[in-house]
Amino acid sequence: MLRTVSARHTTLDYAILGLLSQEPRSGYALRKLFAATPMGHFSDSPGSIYPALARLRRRGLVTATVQNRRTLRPRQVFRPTAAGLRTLKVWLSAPVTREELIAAGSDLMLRFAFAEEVLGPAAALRFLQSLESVLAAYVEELERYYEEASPSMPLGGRLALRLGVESHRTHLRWAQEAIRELGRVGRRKEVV
Amino acid sequence: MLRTVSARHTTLDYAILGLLSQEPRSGYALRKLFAATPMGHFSDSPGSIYPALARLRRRGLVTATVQNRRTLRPRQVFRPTAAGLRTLKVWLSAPVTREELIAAGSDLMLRFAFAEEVLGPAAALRFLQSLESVLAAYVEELERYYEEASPSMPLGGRLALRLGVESHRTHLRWAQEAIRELGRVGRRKEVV
DNA sequence: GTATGCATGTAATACGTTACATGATTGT
DNA sequence: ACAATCATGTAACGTATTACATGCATAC
Repeated sequence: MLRTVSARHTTLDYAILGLLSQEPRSGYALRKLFAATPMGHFSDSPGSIYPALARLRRRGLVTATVQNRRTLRPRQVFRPTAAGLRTLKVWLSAPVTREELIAAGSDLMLRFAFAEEVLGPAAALRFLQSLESVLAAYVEELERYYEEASPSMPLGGRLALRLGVESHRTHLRWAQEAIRELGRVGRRKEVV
Repeated sequence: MLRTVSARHTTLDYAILGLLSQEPRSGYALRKLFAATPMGHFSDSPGSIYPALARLRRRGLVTATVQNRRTLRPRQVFRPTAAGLRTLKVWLSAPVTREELIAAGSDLMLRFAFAEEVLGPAAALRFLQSLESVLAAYVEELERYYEEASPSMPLGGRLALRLGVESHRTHLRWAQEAIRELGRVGRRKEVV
């Protein structure tokens, strides 16, 4: 029986495979990457990355070569195997489904919607104001990062980052428009 | 000692609390809601909802009143307790943080970025085309839902839904622009 | 000599997913 | 009579989060 390895992998697994396909890296290097770049947000905690690397190795998708044998804590550099690259490519080639699209769901909007309902327009307005200030700061941060990093990025990465900027800008515009709209409702209530 | 109940709750917990604050519902009613409306995507599977209701009850945030006592499978209707409403309001009142903002991270863009790098522009183009078609269909679906449902929605919900529509429209525009850009690169490679 | 960064990991816990399972009620 | 829908749950499994833990190298 041809033991089709159909283990399901997490997004973190694929993110790691992709990064290792660029160049071999250590677990620590991956942590730094997740901490420093606006990559879809993966936790940079050791409790997620080292177990992920361990299971990728178990599944034969990456190999580790040890450096600094002498010391007690050797540095391990990981690289994808042929099977690992194949797995990555299968994932990358699969067509987009509706489910995936929706999975990028918004936590914050849930809060906003209920805030207006449960706490009223004033609280919803406060929510939007804190959202707007965080968004404005983050958009600026992303734009700075884009200016600085995009020239040295591959086309795909650059485009993906641009969507990140665009999305947050849309979100920001929406927040400002929503603030105006809530303001109108508030005034109307005052007047009536 | 005043036992501050600082148990952390999941987004699903808060979603359920919010929905129960609108009106008392059964677990099954919640499942139907998650299945039918474009709510940030929560699983409609019993394996997530019933355990969530059970722990909310354990924590004293909801109570259950049983209907149809006679039958073997009674119907339980849940409603938030005073503590539950308080918990919900604390969550709704908290200011937005940078971390939350980023948590709405994009899975698909990771795939796209690596696809271009690992598989090349042709595969990235195929990815974008499948993305575009799914996006276009979903945007239309959302717009239909908006037209139909928004008149009977509270302002907060309506605004949140509008952001959903706007975001996906931005995403769609980006995909179309990215397709054009990848096309230019492809042609340039052919020519040179 | 002390703090910070490099570098690796484990343990406890809880949550979500998938699959399994039961049985009542309603419609055809 | 049969199918679909109502309605509720459990069990196995894997994974993420948090906190804990070790120890070297370098800079101040």
